[in-house]
Amino acid sequence: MSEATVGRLPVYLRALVELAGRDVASVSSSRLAEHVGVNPATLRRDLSSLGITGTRGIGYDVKYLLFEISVVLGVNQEWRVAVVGTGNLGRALANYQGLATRGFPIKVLFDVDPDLVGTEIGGLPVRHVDRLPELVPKLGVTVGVIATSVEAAQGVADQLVEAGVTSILNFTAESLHVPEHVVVRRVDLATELQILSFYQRRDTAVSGGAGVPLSGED
Amino acid sequence: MSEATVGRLPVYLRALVELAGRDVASVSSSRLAEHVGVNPATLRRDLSSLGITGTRGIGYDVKYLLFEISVVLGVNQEWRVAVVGTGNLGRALANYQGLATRGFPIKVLFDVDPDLVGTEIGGLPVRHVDRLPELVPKLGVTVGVIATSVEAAQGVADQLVEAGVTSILNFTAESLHVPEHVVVRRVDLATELQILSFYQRRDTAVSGGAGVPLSGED
DNA sequence: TAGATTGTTAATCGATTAACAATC
DNA sequence: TAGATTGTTAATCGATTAACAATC
Repeated sequence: MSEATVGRLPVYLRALVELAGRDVASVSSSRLAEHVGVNPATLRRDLSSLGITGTRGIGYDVKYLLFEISVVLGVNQEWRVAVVGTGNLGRALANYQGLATRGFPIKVLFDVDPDLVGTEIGGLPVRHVDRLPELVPKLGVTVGVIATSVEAAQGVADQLVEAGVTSILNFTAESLHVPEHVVVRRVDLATELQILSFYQRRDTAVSGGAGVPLSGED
Repeated sequence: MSEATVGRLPVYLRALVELAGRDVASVSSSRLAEHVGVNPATLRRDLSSLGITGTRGIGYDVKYLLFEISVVLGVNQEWRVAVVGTGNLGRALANYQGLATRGFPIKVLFDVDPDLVGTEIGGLPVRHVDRLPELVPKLGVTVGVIATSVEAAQGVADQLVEAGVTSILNFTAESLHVPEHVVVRRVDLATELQILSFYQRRDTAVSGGAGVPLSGED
């Protein structure tokens, strides 16, 4: 199954949740595809590659589709999350309800800052990162979210991996090096904006030259 | 130039900033490529497609490369940002210094909640979203960040577009519909985690049987 | 049966990369 | 000149999608 397919599954899932909520019983590939903005053939191929079948002449059963995709994505499973770094972003994540409701309950927060350690965010106490090796296995955490400074990111990743974490969501700009069996995804807000603005630049007439800016970065 | 190329530019940029910081004067495609984890031929093709040239037998001049990529990405330009929705995520964004330092200063915050309107976050007052049509053009905002509820997202997008915003970073799970000239990127944290956990499921022995998942693999 | 829609083949498109002539 | 490395051609790989036979 292609990486692109995997990326589309959550999108399909969301559309299906909505359809199920409206008590729509079945849906054609063209209707669903239009809803999520992909080509109908692509959608059918995606489903077919998951072994999910519809009914010719009819379409796909919404509930069945919803269930199957949920299973593939492991939505019914619980993935316990540790958030490392409780600056603004970490704090936002800790307070974000959307994670727990989608099967990613945050079980523990870590920081190095003595002013933060011991405080509570979203009902969870912030632990010192020194306790990471102890608490991560104990709490059954398998997903780590890194919301630290760029400088600390690789060290934290190493510790998480050492403690048994196998999935890492990296919010720093650092490219993390991890063993084969660990999966990393990076979400860098400034990078997203840079890409966004690149596409804008093509259209917009651009003002003049400003010298070399990036001496120091984030 | 391919979309994939654009996505790699910020990564190149970061590596170059580091090299420049270490006073490295020139770098070969193979060295830089290894540093960022891409194929050297891909890197050379990327640069070549931007009209950036190196010197045969020598490599690329780091400062020149840094400058050129900065120009392409518009890093020297200022992109004024409006954040709509000042819940936890919006609040985190408003406090996040990384955006302003990379050329994306947040100029205004919006919310509908009367309890939030009038409060200050990161030194900026929260405005009522009713004032969006007035304030966005006035402040020269061209980038909108949507950190509202899923339900409000499309309406906010419409308002932003109407007010002149041409780039939208969407933090909700909603697939936004916008006119051709508007660029949207979506960052959905739960989606990222779902994708992450999907890849983990493949390796991990999975508990409780729930139906046949991946009858067809590859 | 007639109409609709799947599942998949085959064509197409686009991106990656090995390989190498050009050239510093 | 000898060694190194670019810039690009051509091969390859993989993903998308039009098209249509299968079939509900």
